[in-house]
Amino acid sequence: MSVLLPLPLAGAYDYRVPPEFELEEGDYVIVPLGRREMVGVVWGAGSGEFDPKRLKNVVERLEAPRMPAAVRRFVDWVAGYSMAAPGAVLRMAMSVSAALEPPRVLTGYRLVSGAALPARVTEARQRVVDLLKEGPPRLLSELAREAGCSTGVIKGLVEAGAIETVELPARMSPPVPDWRLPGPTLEPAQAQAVQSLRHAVTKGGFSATLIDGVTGAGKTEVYFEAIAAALEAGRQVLVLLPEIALSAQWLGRFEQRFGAKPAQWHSDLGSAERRWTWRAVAEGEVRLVVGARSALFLPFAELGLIVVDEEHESAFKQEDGVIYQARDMAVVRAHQGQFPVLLVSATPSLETVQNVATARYGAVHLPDRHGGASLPRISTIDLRRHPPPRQSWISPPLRKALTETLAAGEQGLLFLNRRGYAPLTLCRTCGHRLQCPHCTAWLVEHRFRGRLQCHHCGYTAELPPACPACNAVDSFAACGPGVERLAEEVVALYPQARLAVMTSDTVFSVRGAEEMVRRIQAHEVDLLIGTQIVAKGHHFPMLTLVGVVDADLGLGGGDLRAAERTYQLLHQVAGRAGRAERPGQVLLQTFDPGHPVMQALVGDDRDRFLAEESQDRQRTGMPPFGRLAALILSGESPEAVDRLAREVAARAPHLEGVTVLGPAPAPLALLRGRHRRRFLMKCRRDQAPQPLIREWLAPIKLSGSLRLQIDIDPYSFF
DNA sequence: AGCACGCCGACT
DNA sequence: GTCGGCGTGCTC
Repeated sequence: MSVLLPLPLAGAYDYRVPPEFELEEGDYVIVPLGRREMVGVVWGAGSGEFDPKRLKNVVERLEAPRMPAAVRRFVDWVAGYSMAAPGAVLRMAMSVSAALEPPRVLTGYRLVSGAALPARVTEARQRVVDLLKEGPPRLLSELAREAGCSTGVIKGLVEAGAIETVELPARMSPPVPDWRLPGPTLEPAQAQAVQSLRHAVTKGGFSATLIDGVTGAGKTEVYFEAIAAALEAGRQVLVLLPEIALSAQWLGRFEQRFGAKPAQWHSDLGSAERRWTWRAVAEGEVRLVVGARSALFLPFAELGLIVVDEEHESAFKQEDGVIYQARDMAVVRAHQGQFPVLLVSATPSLETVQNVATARYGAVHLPDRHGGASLPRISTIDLRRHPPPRQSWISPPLRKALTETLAAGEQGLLFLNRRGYAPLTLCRTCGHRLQCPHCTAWLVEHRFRGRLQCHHCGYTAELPPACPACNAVDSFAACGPGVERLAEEVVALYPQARLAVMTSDTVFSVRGAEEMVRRIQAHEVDLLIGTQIVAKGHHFPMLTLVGVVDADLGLGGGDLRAAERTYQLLHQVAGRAGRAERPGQVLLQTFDPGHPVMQALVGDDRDRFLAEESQDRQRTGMPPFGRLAALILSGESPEAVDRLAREVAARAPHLEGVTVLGPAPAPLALLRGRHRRRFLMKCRRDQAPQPLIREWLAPIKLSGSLRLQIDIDPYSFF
């Protein structure tokens, strides 16, 4: 039989099956490979292409629910579409090989009931005891981590007779979301949407539906009812969120509706939890998972609904390893499994809007429940007419609005999507620019941490005492604003105001983010400065002014989705203002108030913006009206990369309706020490790029450190 | 992805 | 003379 291994090999390998095994497709097996043994999945009957005399025997069949046919089919499809090795995709679907081992016996720790505490109760000991009073018996390492002490403290308590060990059940049963709990009272529009979605779920069969409505229109409540219907029908449910780590609020809402926390799946899950979750999904014990894009590859046997929340978010695009768009793959998974998928957004992607326009997808539109009253007034500030003073970034009109907001005892937010102090530092004497040694990128000064940082590869360095080029001392000049520099300006303008800066440098953890949100909600902060992490749906009732410091920031560069993305981001940021009884105000500082993005925001005319954007894309044959694929060649030697690029260029296909651009230095021509060149292939919608690329690259041999990466439907143009 | 083989510099 | 650096290539 053929066995697919979780390795980037060209395909499945054939193995002989000893007569005592009865294997079926989807079974997990251990097979020899070279001189080691690995877990793989029985993928089909043998291909017969490999010399039968050289076949090795399958070693063992593992006791685990076999990988469902729907998942295997999906793995093959994703591999074919993304042009990745099937084994590389399989690896995502069995990311925890340990989950296949028989469950280990685990030792839990719990309080000895009725036992007196030891004479010496240290602070650490007290924390441990308190934790055990609250919760169930826990693993040693877990308990130590939660209590913030070493395992020694717990062992000490065992010694003292206050804690005993128990054998934990092999797996704890997961809390089950209860769809019987009463749902909320719905507005008529919501109720109507719920009815049609419930019907789609119970009827089964594929459908894709956009749930479209502004923040506050009740999209989540609506899809929660669809989830309830799927759970009621005995199906499993997957909810994909763009950044699970920032969605404590979502988890709270879920628990409120379904009386239990959902199972989670994301990259920074502990290994034990990963293993447990994976296994529980495979065994059907977990009925609902909320997760990041990789959760798509979990071994659901009874999946009956996928919800993609914030479907427009580019975080759904996986950019390394197997490159795929999770939102699009979710639609494929639903199609293959014949069940509904819901795409949810206040600012849907053009791809989705187009699919709705051509009736491939359905749509439900939810009107704003507050009759539009909660929408902030958005206006532009023309920076040509109202320039900020030299070396500052807040224009007089924005400053006036800020002053008024603070005087009224309300909160303001300044949005600037740029971390650090300044995006560029240069030498006033010789013009030398501080640059990353591994990337084509400036080093960004971070004064908080007192270091220079490359935002592309993580390189950091001290700010040199003198210019590395001309040795001039005290000659560095910061160019342009980052949030830290903006904070400096705000402190100078409003020394009394309580200021908070929220960026990925100041908020590292879920807990940190929650604490920051709490402080803002408790009005312990008057003025908030933030990058895009503040854009995510938190509700700040006292926040009535949003100032976008540089609304044009995302519009530069050759990114085909620049306008769309800027619109989505600024719309989301604008939504932070005035969501309670207080009307909000949003001011966009821009050099181009006439830009369609600014016009759409000011006029609250999303549909016209999308229509114009759509016409543009249609005219230029860009997605969703055409298809793109990017080839990125990279290597340590620029000469070798250029040589390869010339060879690739020489073999580029010449076909009606197919354009190949390149080779061009990729916008980050040097990234992490690798030189990069890129090709962009544009096809008509009815022409799949994959077969063309396969044929094109078949004769190309790679040697040395040279890499050739294929990105179907590229999003990032870096 | 591993793990071998293989071909050139610093050691006993 | 060997130990070992990691470049290249194979694994049913």
